[in-house]
Amino acid sequence: MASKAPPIDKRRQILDAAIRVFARQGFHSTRVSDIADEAGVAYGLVYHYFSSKDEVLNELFSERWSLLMAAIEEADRGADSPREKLGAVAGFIVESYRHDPELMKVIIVEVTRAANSFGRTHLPEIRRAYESIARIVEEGQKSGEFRSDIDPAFASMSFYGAIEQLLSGWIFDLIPASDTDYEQAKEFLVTTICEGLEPR
Amino acid sequence: MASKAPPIDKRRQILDAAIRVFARQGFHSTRVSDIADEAGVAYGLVYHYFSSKDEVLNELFSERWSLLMAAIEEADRGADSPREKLGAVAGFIVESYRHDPELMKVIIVEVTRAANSFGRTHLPEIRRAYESIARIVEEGQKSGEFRSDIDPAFASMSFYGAIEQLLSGWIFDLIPASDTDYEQAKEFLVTTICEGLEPR
DNA sequence: GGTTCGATTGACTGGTCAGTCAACCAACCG
DNA sequence: CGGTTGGTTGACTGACCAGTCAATCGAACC
Repeated sequence: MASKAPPIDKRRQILDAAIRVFARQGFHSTRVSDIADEAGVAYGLVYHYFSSKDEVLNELFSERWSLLMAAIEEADRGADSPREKLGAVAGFIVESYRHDPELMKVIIVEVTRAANSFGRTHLPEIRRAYESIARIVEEGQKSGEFRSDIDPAFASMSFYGAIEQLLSGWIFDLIPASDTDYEQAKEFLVTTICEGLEPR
Repeated sequence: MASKAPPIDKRRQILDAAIRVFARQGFHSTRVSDIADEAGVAYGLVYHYFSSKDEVLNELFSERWSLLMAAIEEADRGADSPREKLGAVAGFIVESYRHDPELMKVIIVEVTRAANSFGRTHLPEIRRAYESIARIVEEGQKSGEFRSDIDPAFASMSFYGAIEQLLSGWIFDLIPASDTDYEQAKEFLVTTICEGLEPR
């Protein structure tokens, strides 16, 4: 079917340009022409590959979120203890940010934390991630490795909320972001949720 | 000076209408005429009291955020243990949501979690809240009531992130929201951050 | 009953942009 | 070559809406 792929994938080029522009200016204040310019492509071509400006963001989100979902499931299958599983989830998200901060900024700022406007469409997908994390907690409770007097759904929200807040802190320069900070963050996230602030 | 206050405060009327409309449609998709209609007031009057649509949201945010800051400081002075202090902070925010969910929805969705577009202006104010919470944690560490191997700034982000994520869950119907849920949430928030998920 | 002045009205304008579309081009094919 | 197909171009349009402003209202005061 796709016997003749163009030498450069313009569609990809547009998506990558969109990441940069959305990250820089935010979704609402980027014009479609900004994306086209950044991609070095004619205005109309954006509409050849995508039906609307929204769909560009949709695509970026879906691409990334499916990876996250896969990572959570992988963590659930791969690791032994629930603590390790949570660690793997936190690790994956932190690494995602380290690897492509602009994309993660767009995902979080424009979709995940914009549940009122854009994120609304994706609420079911987002919810699924919370549920997967809750399932990990629940199993931990059944095996006795986690206490049973905290609602798993609640724990899941706390855990995910903490992660996202951290990323937001990095995104907006509220907390330092270096390689060691990333490593520490992964550890802290797990320690905090599992052991709490009070000494044992 | 203000010897003759109009029988009904139109300015307040506009602000209250804005809360409802912003909560319903989101800031970006509400027209100034929507606010005027909801307030039962002429279009132009909005501009008599506010210099722009942005300023309406500004005002709503500032009103509320200053209360939050006061509550945090009050908690810091009032309570004895750092645990109680965190409990008071969580309690205040949860109560704020219970008392006026629409306003809190607007604050969180349109400002706090919209750090890229609108919230950018208010980042310094928002940051101040994180810092106050971090200070509570720090004192707890000094007194030995909290462990010292977790960065206070990090703990603060985790705690606040968890709270906000919870509210988001209520706002978007991801988790149940009843009076008992609110009460439980306050407790869970403190227990989770202080004791962690693992049994003691 | 006239004057003043702030509150109130809503029609209008200017600018912005998402999305359309007709034309252009280049590769391949018969 | 002439023709077909699909990627590519960018000028144009229609809708939308924030913010302006000149006109009106009405209370208080002389």
